[in-house]
Amino acid sequence: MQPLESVTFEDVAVDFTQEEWALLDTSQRKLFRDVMLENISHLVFVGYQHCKLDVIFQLEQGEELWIEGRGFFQSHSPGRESAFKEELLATQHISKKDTSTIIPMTFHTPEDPCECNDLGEDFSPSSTLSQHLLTHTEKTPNISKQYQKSQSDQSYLNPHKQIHSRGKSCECHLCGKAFSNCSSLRRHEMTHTGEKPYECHICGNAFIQSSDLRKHNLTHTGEKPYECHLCGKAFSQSSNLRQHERTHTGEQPYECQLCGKTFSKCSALRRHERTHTGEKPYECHLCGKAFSQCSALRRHEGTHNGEKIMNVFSKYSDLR
DNA sequence: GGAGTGTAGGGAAAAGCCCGGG
DNA sequence: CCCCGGGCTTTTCCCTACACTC
Repeated sequence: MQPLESVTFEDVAVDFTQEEWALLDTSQRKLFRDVMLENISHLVFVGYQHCKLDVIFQLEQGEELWIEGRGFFQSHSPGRESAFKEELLATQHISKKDTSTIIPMTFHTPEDPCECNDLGEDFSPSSTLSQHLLTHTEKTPNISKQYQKSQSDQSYLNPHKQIHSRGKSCECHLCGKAFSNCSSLRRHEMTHTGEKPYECHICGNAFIQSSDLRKHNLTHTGEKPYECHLCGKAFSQSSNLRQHERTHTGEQPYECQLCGKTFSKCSALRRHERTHTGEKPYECHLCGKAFSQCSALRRHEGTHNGEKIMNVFSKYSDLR
């Protein structure tokens, strides 16, 4: 297997000039902060030990990031000059370390700025996402004096983990997630161990829960027990029916944080978000042109097929 | 006008995971 | 404590329609 490409912080960082910063409106500045927090969370995740929690703290507090005479990166650790940037750049090549000891986490995205998937809870700008990150990394970061001062007690070490455990007695020793009973914990632990005791005798697919296997079996039998009372359409899973029902009700619970456009399903929102990010993950292997949607690529590839057919025709006519 | 492309609506299938009740 | 059903969330793939540009 090929080693992963090294990534530098500069690859993902944007350093605005004062003029550029002034041109940004509130939402754009907020997006910038979110993206910076996202990037820093990635650094923490890959094991970067010198995570500047004071920087994170400042980002979370929404403090002014630009100071006259200095760029953004130089500005937010007064007295430490450009220590932040230097230290981040010092990492230069942040190759993916051995992450076997690092607990997998769901990254916080700009669209879902500061949400903990475990509880679905939001971290307000004034809360401590930085603390929350620690609960996932289990690492002891190089905490700045400034930050330590603001966290004079030791509660910063794992406050969010305590929240997870509140009122719950069984805690996963791998990810810290807590459950109200230990059988739930045991089942959850299978997601870490890969243990899947329920196997489909038809296709060999295995599942953690018997109910998942039953659900899967419906794909073999073709049974669709969930029927839309409005149009009669049937579905194998209730959630798929619910998804379908939104086409009748017009419900659009997924909102783009950047433009406010709403969507009936999560995947449509994700797809839409690529129009903001410019992400084009689908690339034509013939001409290299990239597309934001798989179907757009397919359609495009059809134009190459047309070219091929034309080439065949022209060759044929040459032979005559 | 037609080809190509960007974008979005929606269907279908499937899997992962958690919760609560029996 | 375990089993089970139900529910929520997410992902992937697909087809299609409409608007726009060249």
